[in-house]
Amino acid sequence: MGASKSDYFSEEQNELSSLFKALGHPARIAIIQHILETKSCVCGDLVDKFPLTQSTISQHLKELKSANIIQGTIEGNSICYCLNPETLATLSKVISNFIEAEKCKGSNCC
Amino acid sequence: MGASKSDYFSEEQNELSSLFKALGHPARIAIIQHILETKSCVCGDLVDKFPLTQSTISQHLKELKSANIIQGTIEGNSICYCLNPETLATLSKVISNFIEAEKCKGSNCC
DNA sequence: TATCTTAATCGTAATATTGCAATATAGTAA
DNA sequence: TTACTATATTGCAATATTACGATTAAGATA
Repeated sequence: MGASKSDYFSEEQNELSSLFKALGHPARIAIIQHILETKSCVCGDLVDKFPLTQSTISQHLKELKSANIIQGTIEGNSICYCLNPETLATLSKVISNFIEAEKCKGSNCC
Repeated sequence: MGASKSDYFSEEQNELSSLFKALGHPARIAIIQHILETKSCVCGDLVDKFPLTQSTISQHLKELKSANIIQGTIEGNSICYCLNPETLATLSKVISNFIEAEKCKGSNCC
C-alpha cells in the first residue's frame, strides 16, 4: 500500500499537518520571504528571481493559496499575492500551545 | 526530471522547510499531541493508540527526531521521547518574524 | 479585430514519502 | 547462556510530490 492514512486522524490533525506541509518546501518558504520583503508580488516577479519555471512557481503559489497561507487579488492582467494574517495567527497560536503544554508537563523524563 | 531543487535555495530556507515538512503529516502531529498530553511517551504506547504498525511509528519518530523536534532517552529497554523546547522556540520565532514583517509592510495590496 | 502579456492548467517523467512485513538490534530477566 | 520485550532497520509496493514543456485562459493594447 503506502501513503495517506488521514482517515484515521482527527480533522484538526489533518488540517494542521496540511498547513505545515504547505510550508515544507524551500521554494514556498522563499516565496513567502519574497512576499514579505517586497510590497507586492506577482508570479512573473518570482520567475525572474528563482531558478524555476513559470508553471512550477504557479503550482507552488496554488498550494500556498489552497492552504490559505497566501491570498491573491487581480491587478490588471497580473495577480498580487499577499500573506493571509489570519493563517499566520493560527500558526502562531498552535506553536504557542505546544510550548505552553510543554512547560506545564512538570516532571519531564528527558 | 522532478523533485528537489534544494541546491538553489539558501541553507535557511532548506532548514526551515525541513522543519515544517517534519510536521506535515497527521501521524506526526498526533504523536506530538500525545507526547504533550502524557508525561512520558514510548513507541509501544503509540502503537496501541494509533492504527499504524510499530515500524511505521518508529519511522515517524525517526523523522521527528532528525528534525530535532523530539529527543529520546533510553529508559530500561524502552525509550522516552520528549519535545525539544529549543526547536519549538525556533519555530515560534520564525512565525513571529513572519507576522512582524507582514505588519510592517505598510501599503498592503490585497 | 488581432496581438501581446501574464498566470493557470494539463500531461508526463523523475523523485520522495508512506506503510507494512520481516528481520535485526539491544536491553531485561530467567 | 537462553528466552523475552521493545525499538530500529531493511526491502519492497503504493501513493504523492515536484518540475517541466506545452497549452489554455483572460485581460491589456494596438
